[in-house]
Amino acid sequence: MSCTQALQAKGYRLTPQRMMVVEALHRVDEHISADEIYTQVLANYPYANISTVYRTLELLKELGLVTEIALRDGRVRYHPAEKGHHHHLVCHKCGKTIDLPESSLLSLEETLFHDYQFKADLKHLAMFGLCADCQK
Amino acid sequence: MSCTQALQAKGYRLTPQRMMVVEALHRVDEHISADEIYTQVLANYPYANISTVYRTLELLKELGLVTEIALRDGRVRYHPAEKGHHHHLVCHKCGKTIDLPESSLLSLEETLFHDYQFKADLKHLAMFGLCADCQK
DNA sequence: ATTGCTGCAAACTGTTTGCACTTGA
DNA sequence: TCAAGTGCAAACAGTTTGCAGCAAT
Repeated sequence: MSCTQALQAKGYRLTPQRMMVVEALHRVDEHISADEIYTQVLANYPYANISTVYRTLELLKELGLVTEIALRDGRVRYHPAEKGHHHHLVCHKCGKTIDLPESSLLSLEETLFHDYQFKADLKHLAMFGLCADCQK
Repeated sequence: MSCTQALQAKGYRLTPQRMMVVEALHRVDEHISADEIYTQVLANYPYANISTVYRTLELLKELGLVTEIALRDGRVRYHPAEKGHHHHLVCHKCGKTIDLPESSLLSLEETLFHDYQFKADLKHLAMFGLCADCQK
């Protein structure tokens, strides 16, 4: 189900502005800032307003349709939620594993590249620790 | 060598304000925001100014004495640079390894805990990819 | 016809900067 | 002494919010 369909299904109105935000998010498949989305929306609807962009992103975030990450410079960026689960959190007490969207590590990859010019290939990484239940 | 000594050694002036920033950074050993540092400095020097805090953090950052990380909400936080190198970047072409301060993964740990209530134990993690030289 | 959504403007938060004054070395 | 450092105020960037009017259902 597409983002726009998901909005409609949940009873939210499918406005042109929302569609344009969703479209911008999907057009560039890297992570994108609110401002960059705004610029793209402006391109074909000059009356658009950045607060609408923020409100739409907030909504999509609540619905789990987009993910936000903070890059190393502290700027927040957005991208469509991934379906593929490529990483795992493994509880070293009960053995439970939690699947993690690939996007979770984008921010780390960016840091590593910036600080060390190292192009990390973080596909299918496993990280160990304690799951919520076993922390008690 | 302490932070304050390092400042002096490089020819920077050891002002009370700078000492207070350094002290605040070390008092709380978790990561701390510029504003929290400012609050602490204010406590024993009411004339302190937040721009001085930012300027001091900027200086300490340049000298490699503090590290900054962006948390998932986009706010930047600071902490004293670690000496221990607990993670490794391994180039899967030339085999070179780069040591990584433990602090590099603080931001990721915070994200995992926030999103999945998973307390990751990221000590001595190895990540693979391409080093700067091998990317050409 | 409603009520949710948008545009606008203004507020707010975190950070940076220009400038005159102060102070550590 | 005197350049480096500070305090102040103002600018700045990114984000949020109150409100009146508009439009998707």
